[in-house]
Amino acid sequence: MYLGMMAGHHMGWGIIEEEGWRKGPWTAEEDGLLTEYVKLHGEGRWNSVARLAGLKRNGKSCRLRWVNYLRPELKRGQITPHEESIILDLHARWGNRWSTIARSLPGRTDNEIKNYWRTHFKKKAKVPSDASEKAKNRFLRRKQFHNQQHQQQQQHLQVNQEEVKRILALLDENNDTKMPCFWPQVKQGMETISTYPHHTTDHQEQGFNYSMLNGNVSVPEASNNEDNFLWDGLWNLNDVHGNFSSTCATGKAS
DNA sequence: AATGTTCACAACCGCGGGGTC
DNA sequence: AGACCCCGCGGTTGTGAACAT
Repeated sequence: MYLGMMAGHHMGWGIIEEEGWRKGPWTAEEDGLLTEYVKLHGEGRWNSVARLAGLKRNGKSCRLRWVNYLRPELKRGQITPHEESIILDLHARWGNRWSTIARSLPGRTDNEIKNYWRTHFKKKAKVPSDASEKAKNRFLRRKQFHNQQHQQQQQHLQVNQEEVKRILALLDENNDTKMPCFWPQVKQGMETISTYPHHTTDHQEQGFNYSMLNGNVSVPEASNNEDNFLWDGLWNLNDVHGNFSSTCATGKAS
C-alpha cells in the first residue's frame, strides 16, 4: 500500500528546516531508527528522540509517525462496513472529536478516521449533483468490495466467538464485568479485536445503550454478519457517562 | 492515449491543556 | 503565579493513485 511508496522515495520535499529538522515523507531508515528508539525507551519523551536516536526530526513529527503509522497494533487495510457504522454513529454523537471516536476503533487512528470521514461523508452533506452521484457510485462499488472482504473476515471472527463466549462465561462466574478495562481482547492474526457488546437500534435516542455500560454484559445474538460483532472498545465512552476510566484506551502512552 | 478530476492518506501546522520547576 | 515544556488534538495541505471523460 502506501507504505512502500512513501518510504521508498521522497516526493519532492524532505526539506531540511533552518533548525536542522527534516520534514516531509519518512524514509525506511528513519522508520527503523524510530522503531528502535521506541523499543528501547518506550513511547513518550518525543523531544529526546532526535538526540537519542540520531533522527533529524522534531518530537512532534516522531510522535505523529509512530502513532499514525509505525505502532505495531495498528490495523492495516480498509475501514470495514461495521467500522464505518461506528464512525457514523459516534460522529453523529460527538462531531469531529476524532480521537474520541478512534478510541472505540482499536487499531484505527484519529487521523485515519478523520481522513475517512472527510473523503466519504463530508461532501455527501451537500446537495446531490451529477458529480456526487458518480462519486457515490464509485463508493458503492468499493463498499461492495469491502463487504466481500468483510464476509471473509467474519468467517475468521466466528472462530473467535467461541473463545469470547468462554471468556464471558468466566467473567460472569467471577461477577467481574464491571471492570471495563478487563474486557477481553481476542487476537486474530496480527490484529487485536475488542469484544464490546453490540448496541441496540435505539441507541440514538438513549445515548449509547451498549449494554455493558451498566455492567450487564451479554453476548450479542448471531443475527447477521454485518452487526454481529460491532464490539470495538466502547468502554471508552467515559465522555458520555463520565464514570469510566479510560486508562485502558488503546495506544495511549501513560 | 491524454487530460482532468477525485480519492486516499501521510504529514504538517497552530493551538490549548496539563505538568513541572 | 507564571513561564516553560511536552503532548495530544483538530484542521489543513500536498502528493501519487485511481478513475472518468
